[in-house]
Amino acid sequence: MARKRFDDSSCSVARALNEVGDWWSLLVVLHAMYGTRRFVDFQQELGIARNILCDRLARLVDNQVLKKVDVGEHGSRFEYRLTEKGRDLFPIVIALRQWGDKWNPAPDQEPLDLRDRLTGRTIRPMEVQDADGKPLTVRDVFVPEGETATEDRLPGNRNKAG
Amino acid sequence: MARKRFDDSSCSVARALNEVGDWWSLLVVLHAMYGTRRFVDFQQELGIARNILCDRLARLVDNQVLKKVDVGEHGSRFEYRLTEKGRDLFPIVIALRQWGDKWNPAPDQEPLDLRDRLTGRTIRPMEVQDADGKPLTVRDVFVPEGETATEDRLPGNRNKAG
DNA sequence: GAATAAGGTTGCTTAAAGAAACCAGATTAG
DNA sequence: CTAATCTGGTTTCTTTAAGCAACCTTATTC
Repeated sequence: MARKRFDDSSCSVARALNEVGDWWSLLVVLHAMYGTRRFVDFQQELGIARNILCDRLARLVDNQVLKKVDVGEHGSRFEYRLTEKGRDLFPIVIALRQWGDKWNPAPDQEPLDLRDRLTGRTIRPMEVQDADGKPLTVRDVFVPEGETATEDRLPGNRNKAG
Repeated sequence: MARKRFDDSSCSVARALNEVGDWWSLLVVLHAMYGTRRFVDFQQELGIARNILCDRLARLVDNQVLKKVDVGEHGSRFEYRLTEKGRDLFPIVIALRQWGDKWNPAPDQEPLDLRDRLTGRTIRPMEVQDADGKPLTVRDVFVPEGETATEDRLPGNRNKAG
């Protein structure tokens, strides 16, 4: 497969994808948000090959998305917990989930109804917002100095792989 | 590689990742948002192998994230444009970008400064919000009926690969 | 009318994903 | 106190996809 790595890329999206942009990493993070913490539980819930899970967990720990915590008195019992960096993937996971629910709804499953614990009210759809909270589309937006946005565009750097 | 597909998965995150969860697809979408529309431009900007680009574009068209438009009078000149479904990935791309800027800032690059065209003001960080726009973390949130949220958890279905 | 550009396709090589077996240290069951 | 089991892996092998480069066809340009 010879997958490319973009550690050096000047594009932050490429750098983000480098850490959580493969098939399994984000699903591992998702399940960590669901509460999963143990190797075997990830393995069973995800149906992932054990060697691949090892690799993904190690990489997520390396990238400080998860931390490996030794529970159990004499070692040999570990938990993988989200770090702040990992928890900060929450908006991405939710945005993905809402996108999936909206555009590929499962016939037998109602969409995610996630609620605020305090008020009990449903969360709102993720959206890009201006400073006042007004929703913005890709067409409403531009990058200062020089480049300007036109229809369906979002100007950014034009470097390779970014 | 024998990558798994999750078309049948009951998890909408897995279904979303099925469409845009590989290395290249989301970068293609990102560049489409940057304004790229032509095969050769994607190829050069991304540095992607041409057969892989073919495959990804075809899949994105199949999944109705992009549409292939025949421009040029006698055929043989095409553009790939975002559909509404594709444009709807905007929050995901921005969330990824902000996460990358926050946690893996490039030393030589200032973070994305995306602005509202009308007001000229910088967009706000993506966040999960309650109905009133109050920001919520993974700990502030629960799923109704039965399951409840505890620290670092986000309850959801416990199905395989979900 | 030859050269170049656009948009691919084909064939080969390399590397990663998947499956299953194996393994060692801790815990529990009998 | 020994055997079975659980946990968290590692190893080996096979399959499949990514990367590369060459090639190909249909416009358009020179």
